[in-house]
Amino acid sequence: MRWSQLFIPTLREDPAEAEVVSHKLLVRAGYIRQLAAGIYSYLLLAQRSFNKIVRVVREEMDAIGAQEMLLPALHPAELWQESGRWDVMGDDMFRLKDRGDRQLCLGMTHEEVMTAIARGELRSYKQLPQIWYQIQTKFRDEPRPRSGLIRVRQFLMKDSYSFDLDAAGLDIAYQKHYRAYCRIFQRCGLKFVAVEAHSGAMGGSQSHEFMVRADAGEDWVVLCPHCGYAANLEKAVSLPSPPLAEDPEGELTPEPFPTPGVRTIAEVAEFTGLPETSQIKSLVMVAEGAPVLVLLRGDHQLSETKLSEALGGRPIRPAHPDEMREWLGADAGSLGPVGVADMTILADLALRGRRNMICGANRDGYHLRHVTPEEDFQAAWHDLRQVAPGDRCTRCGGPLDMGRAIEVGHIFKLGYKYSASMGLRVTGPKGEEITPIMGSYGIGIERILCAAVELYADEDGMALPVSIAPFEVIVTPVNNSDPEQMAAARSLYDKARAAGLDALLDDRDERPGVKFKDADLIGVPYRITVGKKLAGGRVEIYERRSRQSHEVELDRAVTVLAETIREAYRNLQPRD
RNA sequence: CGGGGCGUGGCUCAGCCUGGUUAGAGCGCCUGGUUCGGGACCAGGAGGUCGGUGGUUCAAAUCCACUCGCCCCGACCA
Repeated sequence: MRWSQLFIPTLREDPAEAEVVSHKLLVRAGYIRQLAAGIYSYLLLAQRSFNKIVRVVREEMDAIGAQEMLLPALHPAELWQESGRWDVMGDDMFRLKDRGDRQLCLGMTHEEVMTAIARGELRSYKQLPQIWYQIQTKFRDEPRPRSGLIRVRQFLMKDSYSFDLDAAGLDIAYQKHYRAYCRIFQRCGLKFVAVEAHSGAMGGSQSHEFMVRADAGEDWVVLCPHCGYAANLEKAVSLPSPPLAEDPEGELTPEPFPTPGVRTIAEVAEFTGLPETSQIKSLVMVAEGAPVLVLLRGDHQLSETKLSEALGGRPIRPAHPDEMREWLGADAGSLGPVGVADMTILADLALRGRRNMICGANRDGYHLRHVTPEEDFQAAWHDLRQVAPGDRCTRCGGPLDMGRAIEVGHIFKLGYKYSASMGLRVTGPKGEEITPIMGSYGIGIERILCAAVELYADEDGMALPVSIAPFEVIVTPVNNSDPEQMAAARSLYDKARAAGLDALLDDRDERPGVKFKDADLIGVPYRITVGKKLAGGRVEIYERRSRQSHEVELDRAVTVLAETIREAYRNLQPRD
C-alpha cells in the first residue's frame, strides 16, 4: 500500500482526553477514533492489526479442534431469563425493545446462545466433546468506560465454549485452551503470566486469567519470582509479614481505656504508640441481611471476594453506620469482637496465635487492650485478607511481587450452570440422560493490542511485535524529488510484496523527519530507508524496537529483510 | 451512584476570576516559492453562532440556573 493514498490521521500532540499510554498512542498514531464514551471506530491501522491478531487466534483455536461459528449479537430476553442472568446482569446489559414491544438485549457473552444451540442439536454422548467458538462484538454498558480500549462498552472477543460428558473431559478441554492461549499470546509477542483467578460462586471450579503486567492495567496480580506462584489479588494467598512489635506476654484480661476522638487504625497507633500490626481491625459486613463481624490485623485489607467465598458465595456489602450502632452500640472506629454474642464472627488467619492486642470496645471513645483471640472471643478462622506488600509466598517462603496487569484472556470451568438451567442433556451409552459439563474461554482482541502497546511503547511511539503490527515493513525514500530514490523505493516495495512481506511504501511528499517520525509512531517493526547511500548502491534496514540500523546492498535488501522477519517470527513461535 | 475536572477553528491550548471593538496563538489544512537523513522556511489564504437552553445586563466566551457530552478518582466488574 502507498501511504499517500491511505487514511492514517496521525497527530503531533497527545489527545487531551487520553491518560494511559496505549490510548494516547492509538489515537495519535491514527489507529482509532472515539465515537462516544467507551465506543471507538477502528481505522485502517487498527483493523489491520486486529485482523492479524484474529488470524493467530483462529489458527490456534482451530488447532485444538475448536469450530468457528458466528452467533447473533441481538438476543431475546427469554433466553437470558432462562439462565437467570436477565436479572443478575442488571445495568451492565444493554436492553432494548423491538417494534412488537418484545424485550431484547445486546449480547455481553454467549453462554446462553451456545447452550441453546447445543440443547437443540446435541442428542448423544457420541457427539461429545465439542468446542465451539466465535469472534464477535460484545456489548457491556460499563459503569465507567476508561483507559482507551482497555475498558469499553463495545469490543471484540474470541469466546469459546466446551461441552463434555464429565469432569475429566472438561479438564482436557481446559488444558487445551490453556495451552492454546499460551501459544496465542506468545505469537502475539506479549509477555504474559497465567494467574489463578477467582472463579465465582456459581459452579466454577477452576479459572485462570492471562495477564500482561502494565501500569495501565486494572487488575492486580501477585507473583512469586522464586517458585512461579501467580494469582489474581482477589484470590492470592500469602504468609503475612511479621508484626512490627511483639505481643505483650502474660495471661492478661481485656481492659478498656479511653481514646477520645481516636477512630482510625492509624490514629489508634499514634495514640497508643503501638504499630497497626498490634491492632485488630473490626469490620461490619452484611450478608443477605445478616450482620457479620470481620476481624483483620490492623494493617491488612479485607478481600471481599474471600469473605464472600467464606460465607458460601453470598453477596456482601459494608454495613451502614446506623446498622453498626444498632448491632454493636458504637460507631465505626470503636468496634470490636469482645462480648459480641449474636453475630457471626470471622477472623483472618493472621490473627491466629496473637496475644494481648488492641481493638474497639463497642463503646464510643474507648478501646480495649490485652485482647487475645480464642480466649476473649471466638471466631471462625478464614483467609480473608488481601495480600499486602512485604508478604511472603505460601509455597516457597520467598518475597511476593505485586503489580498491575491487563487481563487479556480468561479461561473458566463453568460446570453445569447453563447446561442444567437450560436443559441441555444427551443420551449416554446405557440410555441414561447426561447433562454435559461446560467451560467458557475468552480473549479480548483489543486488549492484546493495548497490552502490546503498553509493553513496547517508547518516547516516539509504539514498537509492535511483527506478528500484530499493521505492516511488517515500511519503505521510506528520504527525498521524494530524487527520481532515483523513488524508483529504488518502488522497486524495493514491489520486491518485498513479491516476497510475501506485508509492506507499506511511504511515498508522501514529506520531509524525511516527518516520515521517520510517523513510521516510528505507528510502530512498523522494520524500515528500509532509501537515501544518499543509494549512490553507492546501498540502503538501510532499521529495526524499530532496537532503533538500530545497518546498511545492505540494494539488491540484497529484500532478501536480508525477509530473513530477518522470518527470524522474528521464529522467535515468537512457541516451543513446546 | 459519590467526588473532582474539562467543553473556545481539524488538533493542543490562551482569553473567563475583574462582562465592553472585527475572539487569539501554535500545530494542521489550502495556494505559490525555496528546501529535503529525524515533525523545514518565506509569502499569501480558508476555517470558530466560544457544547446546548434559559436568565441577568445597554452589552455575555466571560456572571447565574438548568441541561448535554467527555475525562479522572472511588464504588462496581459471571
